[in-house]
Amino acid sequence: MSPENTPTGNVPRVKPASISGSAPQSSSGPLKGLYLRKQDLRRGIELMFFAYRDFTGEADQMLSNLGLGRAHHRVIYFVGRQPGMSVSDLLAILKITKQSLSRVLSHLINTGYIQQTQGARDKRQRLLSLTKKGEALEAKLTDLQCRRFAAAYSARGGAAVDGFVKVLSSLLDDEIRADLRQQYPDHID
Amino acid sequence: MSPENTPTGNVPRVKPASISGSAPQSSSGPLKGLYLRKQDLRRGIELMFFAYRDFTGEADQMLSNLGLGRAHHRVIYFVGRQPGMSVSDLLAILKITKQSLSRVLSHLINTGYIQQTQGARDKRQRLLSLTKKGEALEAKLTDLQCRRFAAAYSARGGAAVDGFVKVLSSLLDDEIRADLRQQYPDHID
DNA sequence: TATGATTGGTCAACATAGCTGACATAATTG
DNA sequence: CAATTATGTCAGCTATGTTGACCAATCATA
Repeated sequence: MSPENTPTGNVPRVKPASISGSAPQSSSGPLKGLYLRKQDLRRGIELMFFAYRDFTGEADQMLSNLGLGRAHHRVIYFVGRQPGMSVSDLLAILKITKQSLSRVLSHLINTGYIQQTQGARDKRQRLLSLTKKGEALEAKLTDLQCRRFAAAYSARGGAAVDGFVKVLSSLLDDEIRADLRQQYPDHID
Repeated sequence: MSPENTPTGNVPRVKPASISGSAPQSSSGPLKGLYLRKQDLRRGIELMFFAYRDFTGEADQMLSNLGLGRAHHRVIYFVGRQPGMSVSDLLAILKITKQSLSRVLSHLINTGYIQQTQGARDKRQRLLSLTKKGEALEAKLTDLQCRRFAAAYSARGGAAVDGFVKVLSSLLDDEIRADLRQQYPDHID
């Protein structure tokens, strides 16, 4: 437990501005760039790791009781968000191979969580949607995760949520950010 | 919490379309709780998924060129953060089984990224640290991720970073939050 | 000092969820 | 008709997690 981290650490490193100092950079502090110290960036890295793990943990547990995994969850989530999407739409979102998706998707179809209908305009397409059973599961899983977000959001307030959304969206690859901006026209950016 | 989208209902469904409440909830808007609409919570869920994937993507690529994976990265990262840590310290952070860790850790030791020394106080312990080679890799990987964070942080500013950290830390399980608060005494909370 | 707990490791087997490559079928498009 | 697209399938490989069983060294203590 011996902190190798001195408060200022090994000098600025990423940005040569704003050396040392541990003055609190609360909202809109005058010292711009203080949050770019190496230790602040590392904290971001670690927060992402731990928060992602905890954020998925409860749902993972519920899924494993049903013999499903996180990959199934993603499919159920995104099909639930956009019923009638095609397989290639889903592939574009998930960015996995069709073989990987196939395994998971077939299982969800065989176990009655997802149904497919032939595309009207393009008969090759198989349009995906949740069954009743699928909708029920999606609701349970999404509620679990929404509850966690609702707790965090209301604990921290609108200004913090705004910063959270802004920073996360700036962490995205450009292409993904464009897609999301389309999904949530409010103003993600 | 209602299972279905209240604001837009599920009629349009494919695109949230923002029928009603699309008033921008910029920093500290007067309408508290507007950021708790179902669609805002879902946006949080999706941002976590996409941002985590993009955030790890570049490092994953670099690692795979070296025949390493994300699990190796985690070990290198945390040993680099806290040199001299024991195996059980690492297990507590990663929350995987010792068998899983063993596979990855032995590989890193055999390939010269990590070294171990016998504990002085407790000779059973094997205290882990990075070799020169390991330090070099850790620096490259952490720099990659820090650069992404630095870009996002400076694009959005200190107030946004503050909100980001606050919300992420509220997403954590309580036990993890306590651990992190200890690591970063500044004020994670 | 003997006993039990802790630290750490090993072997074996299994599951999930990615990947590549090759090939097939049906429908659309030029 | 030919090329492309949307989708699926078979086969096999890899990374990373899991259990369970068992072993050895060391430490703490009754």
